[in-house]
Amino acid sequence: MAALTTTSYAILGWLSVRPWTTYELAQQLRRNLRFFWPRVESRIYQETKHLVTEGVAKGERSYVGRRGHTIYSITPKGRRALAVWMRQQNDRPLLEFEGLVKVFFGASATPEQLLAAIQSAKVLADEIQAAGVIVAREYLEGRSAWPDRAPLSGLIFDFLWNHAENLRRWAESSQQEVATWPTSSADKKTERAFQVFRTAIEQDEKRSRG
Amino acid sequence: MAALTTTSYAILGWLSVRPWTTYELAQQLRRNLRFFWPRVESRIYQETKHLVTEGVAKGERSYVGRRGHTIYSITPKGRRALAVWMRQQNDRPLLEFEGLVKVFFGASATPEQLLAAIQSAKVLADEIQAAGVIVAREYLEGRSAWPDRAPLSGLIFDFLWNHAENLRRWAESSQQEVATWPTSSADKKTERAFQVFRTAIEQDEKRSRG
DNA sequence: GCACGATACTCTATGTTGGAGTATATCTAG
DNA sequence: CTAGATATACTCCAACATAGAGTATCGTGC
Repeated sequence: MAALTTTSYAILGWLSVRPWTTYELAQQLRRNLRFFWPRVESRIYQETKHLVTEGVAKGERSYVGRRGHTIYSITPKGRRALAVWMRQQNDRPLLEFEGLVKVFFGASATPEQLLAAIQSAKVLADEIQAAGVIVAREYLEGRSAWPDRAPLSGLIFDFLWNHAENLRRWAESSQQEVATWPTSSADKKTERAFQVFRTAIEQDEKRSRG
Repeated sequence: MAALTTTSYAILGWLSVRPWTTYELAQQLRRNLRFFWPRVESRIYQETKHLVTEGVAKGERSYVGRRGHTIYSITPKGRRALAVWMRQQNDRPLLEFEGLVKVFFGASATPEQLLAAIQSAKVLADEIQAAGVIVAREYLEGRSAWPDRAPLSGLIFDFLWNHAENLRRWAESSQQEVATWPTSSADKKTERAFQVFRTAIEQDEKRSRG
């Protein structure tokens, strides 16, 4: 019997609110968690079944015409499992950033290719913020489906929005720098990097003193 | 024949510099890419073999006493593959953040549990910046193994350092907020969230106007 | 000479992706 | 009214990936 994963609890969390079909569950996970817990649809279909074998959810089969669907709901054991999870150690946030890998091996790339690699950060930033603006307006204009969730949503929003801001800021400033490289000198390029290093160390020292 | 993945190219990138043993490769990947392309050691051992079957690397077996080791080097086909990769589309950065999932379902958690979930961001921020300070000093004091890499390292450093700054800023401000919740009101908590939403929308509007 | 850390791997269960494949139900435009 | 598009509701598979355990040998410091 495999233990439950964060993906299991992400589904269980939704089931703790009300019963859902897997399709709806996949939709909610996609809409709400995609930027910090992305999982493909087929994984959700697998995992709902797993939740049932673990006894933390139960599925009820019904039909609309000849097409069946399963509505899942949480069991008392599921609620207890969710509470136990909340008490457990948290994994550190995990980042995978192919564009940065290309920058790392940028000696084998052209400046144009570096520009494109960096661009992938901006694309994500735009996506996050486009979604964010919609959510923010829904809350502010009282059109949100769960207005009570505003305080929690605010925390998540704060993280994601500023994550996006960092992605964008970095992308723009890095693209600007790389654009100068074809006509720049090694010294100039190195000096820019040293500037970055110095700023960071100053920040760090200020923090350890303060 | 499975296509090469970013992990393949991450290894190939190292091999484009000089030949390495898998142990050294795993070490370099860990030291240099762990914050934006983390892969377990056993994966590297698997993948070096795969690179050989794909013809992009070759392995030379030798012995120190009775213990063997394999030194991998890149082939001409490997260099071409690396160049092709550089031209290809980039995946968007990917984030997995269990702590945020717990915050999302925070209705089922205690404030202390939320505090702990948020803390996981700070732990990573400290890790990134502790590693960053060492690297920055190495470059600034001329003790770096590859001083020529400074311009590229500067770009990567800039992203990671500020990613860490955002993690820390968010963690501290969110923990401060959550700490008030046991004695706060729903209105106050919602107002804080609305403040976050409004700031974001203003930022967004300023950007689209400017 | 021995303990311990570094080097050099292998193995396995399970999680996960991404894409293809297969239906049926419902909505929308003509 | 009907055809085509879109939404709903799944299944299947190869390959990537993790985490942790397991197994050796080599080199260094005491």
